[in-house]
Amino acid sequence: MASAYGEMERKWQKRWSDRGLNLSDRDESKPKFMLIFAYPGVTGYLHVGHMRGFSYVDAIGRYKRMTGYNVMFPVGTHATGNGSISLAEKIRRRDPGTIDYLLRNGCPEEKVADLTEPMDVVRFFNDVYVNEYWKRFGFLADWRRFTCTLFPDYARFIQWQFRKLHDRGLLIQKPYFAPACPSCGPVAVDASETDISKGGSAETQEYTLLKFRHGDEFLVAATLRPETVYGQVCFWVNPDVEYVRVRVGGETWVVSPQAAEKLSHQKEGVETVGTVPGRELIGWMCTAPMIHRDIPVFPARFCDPDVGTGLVTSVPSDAPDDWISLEALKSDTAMAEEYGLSRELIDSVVPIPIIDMEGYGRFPAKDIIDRMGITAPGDPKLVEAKKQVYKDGYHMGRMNAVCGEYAGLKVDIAKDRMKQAMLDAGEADVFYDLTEEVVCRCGKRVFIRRIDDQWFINYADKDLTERTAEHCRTMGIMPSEYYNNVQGVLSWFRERACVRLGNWLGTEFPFDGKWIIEAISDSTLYPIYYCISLYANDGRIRPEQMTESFFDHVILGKGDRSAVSEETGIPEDLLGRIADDIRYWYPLDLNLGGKEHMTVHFPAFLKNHVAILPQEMWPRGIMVNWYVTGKKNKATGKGDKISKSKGGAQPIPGAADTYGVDALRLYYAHVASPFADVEWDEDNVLSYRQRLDRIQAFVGELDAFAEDTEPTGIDRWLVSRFNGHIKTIREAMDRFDLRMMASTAYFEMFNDLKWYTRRGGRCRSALREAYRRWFMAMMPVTPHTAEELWETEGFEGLASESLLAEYDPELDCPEAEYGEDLIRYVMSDAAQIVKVTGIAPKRIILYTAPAWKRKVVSNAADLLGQGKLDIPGLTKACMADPELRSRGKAVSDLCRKVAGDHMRSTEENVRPIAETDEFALLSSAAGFIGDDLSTKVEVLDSDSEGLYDPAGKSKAAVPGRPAILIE
RNA sequence: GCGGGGGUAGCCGAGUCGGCCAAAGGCGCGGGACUUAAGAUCCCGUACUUAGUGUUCCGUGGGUUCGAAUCCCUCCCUCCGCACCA
Repeated sequence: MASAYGEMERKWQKRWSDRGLNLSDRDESKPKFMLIFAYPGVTGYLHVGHMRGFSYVDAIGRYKRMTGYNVMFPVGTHATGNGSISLAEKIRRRDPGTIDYLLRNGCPEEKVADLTEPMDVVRFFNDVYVNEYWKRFGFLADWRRFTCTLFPDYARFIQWQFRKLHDRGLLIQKPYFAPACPSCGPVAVDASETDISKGGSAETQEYTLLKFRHGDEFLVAATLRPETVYGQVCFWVNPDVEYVRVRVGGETWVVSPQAAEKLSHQKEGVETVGTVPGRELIGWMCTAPMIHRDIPVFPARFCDPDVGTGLVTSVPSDAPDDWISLEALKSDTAMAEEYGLSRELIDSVVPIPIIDMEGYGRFPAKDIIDRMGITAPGDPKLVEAKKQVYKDGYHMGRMNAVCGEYAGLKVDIAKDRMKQAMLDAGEADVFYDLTEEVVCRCGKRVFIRRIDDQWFINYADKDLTERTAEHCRTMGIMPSEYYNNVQGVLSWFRERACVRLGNWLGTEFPFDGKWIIEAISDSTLYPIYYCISLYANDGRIRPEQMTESFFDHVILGKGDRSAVSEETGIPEDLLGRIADDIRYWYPLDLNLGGKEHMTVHFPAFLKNHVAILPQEMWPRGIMVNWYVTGKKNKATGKGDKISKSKGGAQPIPGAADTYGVDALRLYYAHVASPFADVEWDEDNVLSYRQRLDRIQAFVGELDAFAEDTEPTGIDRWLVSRFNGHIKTIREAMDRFDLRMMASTAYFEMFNDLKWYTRRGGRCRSALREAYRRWFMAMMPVTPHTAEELWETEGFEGLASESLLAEYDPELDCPEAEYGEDLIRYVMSDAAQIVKVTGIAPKRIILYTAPAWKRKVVSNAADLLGQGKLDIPGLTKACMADPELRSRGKAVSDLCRKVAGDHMRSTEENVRPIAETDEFALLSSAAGFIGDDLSTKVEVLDSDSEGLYDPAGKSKAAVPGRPAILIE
């Protein structure tokens, strides 16, 4: 059964490929549409969640194709970085987890042994992505244009891009502090832990180093709260730590050995010149920065030599650790004696309140300690206490009167100013550290290292930002929340380090070969390269021919063609052809990417286009898609990664075999708005599979009893409905609203056909018209199924190659649609009465409204046509009619009701209510309605002579709402 | 903290420039048809109430309005981003 889908799918994929439907070549006679999904990083196997966005792109491309566009849908992969290096490395040393992972995902065992070189890994996965994912899903992508960021020709393009950025003055150099491994160079510290083996959640923190003078040397403390210096009363040293003396810029600093090593990566000429036991420092007096008071050095074991400098300035008023440690020291006479500290000295140290904030007293640290019930140093709750009091102080606090010129300032402002003042005075320095231990893949500890000549792309450039922001207002950006938000993102986007050192795969930086262009910076302008990759891939141009003047010429239209041809050896007509291609295909009409791209890729993508290309080549559209997540974790309430145990992690080809790719594609398109995460749920996928199966089976059943009859009312209804659906679908797809489109094609249209058959419809020609529209409507999302149906029903050619029917106002038949609505309405009402009363009906009588009531509704429609329906107006109009006037109050009552009901309706909607011959309609449907309700139905005209009306129901009859008597 | 998104019936999810909204659609569930039976499929129903009605209702509490899921304010809860990670 599994392979049945696969066989059918491959059959159609071959047909499409044989017809070259996926190929995109310039055709000036057609409008073009170019779209991509942001190419995925080559990080290993993908899971079913990744196919969501990819499938959207194929569906949109297919829709565009069937509405007359020449579509280019190219694909590629992003392999820059060290992912494949570390994967190859793990395979080389036969890491069991990695091997198991490969085999589990269907990597042939004999292949595993070959994947020991990074580029082999990249090539392997490029092949997997293209063949096992994208082709398997039936994408009509132009495979000839495939490119990868590690291809030599791609590198030439990236180098050109950087030359242009340089020309525009957007490349700048300045010092930078980055996590780096001493032997592997810079590493990425993030949750994915691509580069590292430990510490993915670590953050880089900026500390202020405070220098406390003691004689001709300095005790150096690191703090995150430089604004609290006015509250310093003593200084903590861990008596058990052997500190070191280091020479830094002509000064001698005392810090922990770990800190000395970290400093050596961030400062020039850091040299260890001796050691000093912490115990020895205790009892010293040192001069605090900013306040220039002498404060004593006390022992405290909470000083971790691996955090900051291992030395801590003590601000008991605002630091819970400091408060509790000082309390402990004051009450511990044994400790004082051990370190030879006099009672007077200890007692002389008194906390100084420095920050006022709501919800706290003079000493916030004490308050939080009391509140949390902390009684001794070393309590694990101190971590939380510290966080809370820091946070509150930073956002709500104000410096009080003791803080000199900073008194009255808000803490967040005072912090920057005081830090700057101390830096200017040489009393402080800056220092970067990671919040937790980070270990490189190679096993070495990662430190923050200063890089002096780091290159940045200056995305903060004001002119660039403004022009980009302005352009974004003209773009189609979805969802609309992002359309608005992108403005903020663009101005928030700052200089970005664009090159890195170390063992990385990527393009060599054109201005200094020691640098490799990093992963984000080489994936911003690339869509335009798909216009060129075609010619690089088929060998017509070689990488070395892709010079600066080549790109300048074909992309920017610069230079003399014959001169460029001369220089590059590329024939003039080929240069012309490439230039024409670019002019034809660009700009990019749609770039679709996951939500992770909103703050990084998309702004960079936009700004690079604006910076380098002329305005007419700037992108036209962006669409963001959300994720398919694993089942919600009950404990955390969060969606976990799709995991193997839940089924979602099964390899993509496996899922395709099980459900068929069309079921998956339909699932992605319909299960939720693209702008919301969905939980992966196999039952959902299965229900879409069943729906497709049902649709196919249903078409077969219809064929069995279709007849060559003349079209009747119900046929007009079907044609009208499907014509309307085409309109809905076209409008939806013009907004890329796949969900609305799928809702219409797989639910509405299907339900209509079911209703059609229930009502006795069986006209072959009407069905054929409906089919043509229906199968085309299914083509973008479930192309294989659509083709299958298309062929079965004997339509010409391929559905994927055909044009979608136009919406034709001539085919609209509001009367027919209203008539069916009325029948359904009557059935539902009658059924409800039966249910409510609980009587088993022997007979149901429907009374249609008398002619005079129709006249009232007709008058209402007239008034709506004139755009002014209201109760007095309608009453007046009706009273002008002598026949109506003669009915007096009954008419005015009805006018009130009718006007009230339809005041906000339209003439087109109300007109059929007045004009439908309810008696004829319901009489013809009486048998059908009766069958449905398992009883006999009679229709009586309220106007008829000698009307049978024992319950007096007929007077309740109103146009659009026949009275019902159940006996 | 800053910035952004949300809280709708058993569940998922439409709807949000105020009114035909008791609130689409799907799933689930209940009933019926079909069937030897199960499954699938097809109909109908699925807040409470009721001869087709009425009542309550769209996180909480207020407000504006003839009228609010939709507008304003309070509060609670929740998710996402805050960077060199694509």
